[in-house]
Amino acid sequence: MLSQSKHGADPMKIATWNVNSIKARLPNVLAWLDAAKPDVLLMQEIKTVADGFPTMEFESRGYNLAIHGQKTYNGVAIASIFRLDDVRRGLPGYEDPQARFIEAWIDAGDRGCRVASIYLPNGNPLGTEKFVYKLDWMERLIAHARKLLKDEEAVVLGGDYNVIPEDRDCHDPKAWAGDALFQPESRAAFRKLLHLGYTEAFRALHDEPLAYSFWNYQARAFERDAGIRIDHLLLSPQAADRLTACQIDKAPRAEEHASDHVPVWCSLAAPER
DNA sequence: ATGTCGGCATTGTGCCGA
Repeated sequence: MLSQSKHGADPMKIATWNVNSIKARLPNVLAWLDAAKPDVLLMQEIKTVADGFPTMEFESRGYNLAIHGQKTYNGVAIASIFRLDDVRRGLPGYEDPQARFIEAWIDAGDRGCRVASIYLPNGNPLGTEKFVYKLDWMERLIAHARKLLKDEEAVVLGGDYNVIPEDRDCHDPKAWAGDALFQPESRAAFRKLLHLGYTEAFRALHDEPLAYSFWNYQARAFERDAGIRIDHLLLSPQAADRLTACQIDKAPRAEEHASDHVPVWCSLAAPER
């Protein structure tokens, strides 16, 4: 009898991707799912209510779905090979008219974990209610993330944070100086989230600059590699201890009809026992 | 300042959001 501890279970692969409309992006998303085979895909900006989500295409590939949809704008979803349990839509205690947060337990035995798909407000332009909403939303997320740590579970908070954490995550800091994604307040709130005890998966394993997850559709940004890194996977200590890999998959951005964001994924090994 | 997308209300095009 082969023991689990000797050969081990495959690591759990968890990805996040702002797809910028699941209906418009369906062929791209399905092609990436078939090639990359993530166990879990956290999606943002699905831009549809649940009724409009192409459920069959995911289910035929073995994925279970949890959707927090909205017409026209926003909308988040979780696709998982494993059963989804304890699904929560919206940040607890926050009457948010915009669908930007969904959370679930991934029922994968000893590799189980809690995941959230997060679409943090953009916040532009500065000096408007939109930036106030962004910072307020971040405080609400911080409060919830703090509570999640109390359960001492493996937690993966993945999504489009709309925050450029550091200068090295930006092709041209000067060009983004007046943008909500690059403001000191936005970056301080992101650090506050980390300081609770979360580990940003990509920077835990990679030091290199020029690692971007978003390139504007305009001005040939991708061809010039004029990008920013705003899609992140934040891990609780129990998840961070299991982190074995994290990559930004740049290839989908070069495809026809691409999203302006690319998938970012991490692998979590089974916990030691 | 602008570029380019996607969705929508709407049938040709302009607006919003990013």
